[in-house]
Amino acid sequence: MKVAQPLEVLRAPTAGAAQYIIERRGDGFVLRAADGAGRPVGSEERLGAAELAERVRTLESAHPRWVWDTQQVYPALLSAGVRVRRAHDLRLARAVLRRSELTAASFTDVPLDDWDGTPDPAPQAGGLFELQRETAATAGPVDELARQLVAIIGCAAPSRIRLLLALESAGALAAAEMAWDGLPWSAPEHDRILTDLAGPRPPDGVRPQRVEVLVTRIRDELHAPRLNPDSAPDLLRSLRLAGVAVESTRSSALQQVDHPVIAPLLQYKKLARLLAANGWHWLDTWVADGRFRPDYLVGGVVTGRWATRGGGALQLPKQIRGAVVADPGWRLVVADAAQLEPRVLAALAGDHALADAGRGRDLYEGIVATGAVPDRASAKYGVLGALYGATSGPGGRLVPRLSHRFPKALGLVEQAARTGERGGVVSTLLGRTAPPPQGVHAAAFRPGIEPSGDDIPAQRARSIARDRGRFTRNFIVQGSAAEWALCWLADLRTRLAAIAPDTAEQPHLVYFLHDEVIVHTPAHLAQQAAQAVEQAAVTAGRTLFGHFPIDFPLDTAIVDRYSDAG
DNA sequence: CCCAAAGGCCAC
DNA sequence: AAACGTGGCCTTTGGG
Repeated sequence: MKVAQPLEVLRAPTAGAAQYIIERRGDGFVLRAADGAGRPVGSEERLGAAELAERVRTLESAHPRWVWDTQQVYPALLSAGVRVRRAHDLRLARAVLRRSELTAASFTDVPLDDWDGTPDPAPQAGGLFELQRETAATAGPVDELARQLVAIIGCAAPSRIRLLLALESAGALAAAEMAWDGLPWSAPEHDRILTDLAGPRPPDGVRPQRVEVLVTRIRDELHAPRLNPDSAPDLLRSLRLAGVAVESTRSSALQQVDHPVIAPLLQYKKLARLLAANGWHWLDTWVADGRFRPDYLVGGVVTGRWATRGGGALQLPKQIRGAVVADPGWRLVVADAAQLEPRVLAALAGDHALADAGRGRDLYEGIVATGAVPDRASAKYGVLGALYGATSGPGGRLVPRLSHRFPKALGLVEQAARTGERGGVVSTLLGRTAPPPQGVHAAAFRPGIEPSGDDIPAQRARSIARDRGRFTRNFIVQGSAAEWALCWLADLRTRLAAIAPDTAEQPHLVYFLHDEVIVHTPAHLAQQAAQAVEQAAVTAGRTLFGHFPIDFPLDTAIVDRYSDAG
């Protein structure tokens, strides 16, 4: 792998110690300087939160690497107004290193301990890890760092793993900062959207007026005066009694049917879902002081994507994105990477034909232009079918035509699928490795699984193998795309910090969603922030794929509210 | 009472 | 419209 220009997160410090290790101990912190090999230099300092913040502020001028569990330490710094450039997150690094096929051997003899624990800063007692923790003595951060550095240096591709860990750690910094800053959220706008759709907010336990009207219409049409439309069994029974032949109460099934109840029922489902998931109660719970503060879990998804806990931050319905409003005098830069996953696949596979199709803006139109498929919709569903492992339906049927035109790209995902079907593991570009088959599923891949006794029946084993193949097929693409996105995020974060350094009002990240970012910026810096977003995307492409000619175009908009983008 | 599964739908 | 990948989270339901 070629690294065209070093990212800030990979640079050496300008002076002083290479890195500092910080550990939370009791109600204070312990800080130690260390050399490049992680060996402590000098003695440890015990510091309170305020002292720590001042020490870090001073030492940060040399751009050292901060070695810590970001969740445990960084919030105390953020609340004191201190931010840092680079980190090595020991907990996130442990998770990657233990799994990666490049480094796993260094950890097979290391029992599960606190460094493997749940990412939750306040884990509930009684869980699986809790039991295992009691038996495993956890090494301190100095020993853990040394072990991690040995594992990295000794592996077959240190630069890939080093980059992955630097990106993961930069993500941890960004996540903590975004949680601290919060996503600008207008409660009055949110309330207006809900009121326009459902009627004014009712007392608890009462349906909003528009919803009540819909429920009454549904009950009348079905002659079911006591029907609870939220109960799938109840609803299915009533539909059938009224002569509506459906297999389930899913909206997609209902849409196939012609009956006067369908229209109000579909409206009800849409509205009830919005109110349950992102209604007034959500607003009360998750929005305070004009900010929504989701709890991001960096690397919370097996593929390396982020997850969130509480608030459903990664599934904000488009209907309520109008409530995301920039502060007065500020703007939002909203950007998403167009067709990120197929572009990443093209570069991963070295498929020049697919890369060429993506030159310019729309990759799907580029595929149409090759003559492989007749229209954009076919290109899109064919490509998604190939990434997800569709075998039938309109998407699946298009795959062979794409295979013919883009043999390298399609061949790579096919190969990943076959590895998975055999029970093997696959890895992303930077070396994040998929977990092996677990539990009963592992048995499906052992030799001699023909049905006998309590073995898994052959048909079931084949089904498990196909599921696994679709997982590994998608893993290499989704996971490598997540690496591109992390690289984009990490580089953007440092670019934004450089736009108006040492001023009170700086452009800053407020949202990250797989292939999309939102920057909240003073209005007069919006153009510069948008430029940083574009430049970071170029850097991400070059960092991950060197000189391979692949474009990662963005759809970028400078807006007052999220819903005005795209 | 708590808890997990099922059905469903939101996002990418 | 697509049944085909990764998740979170809501309500209902039924078990202990």
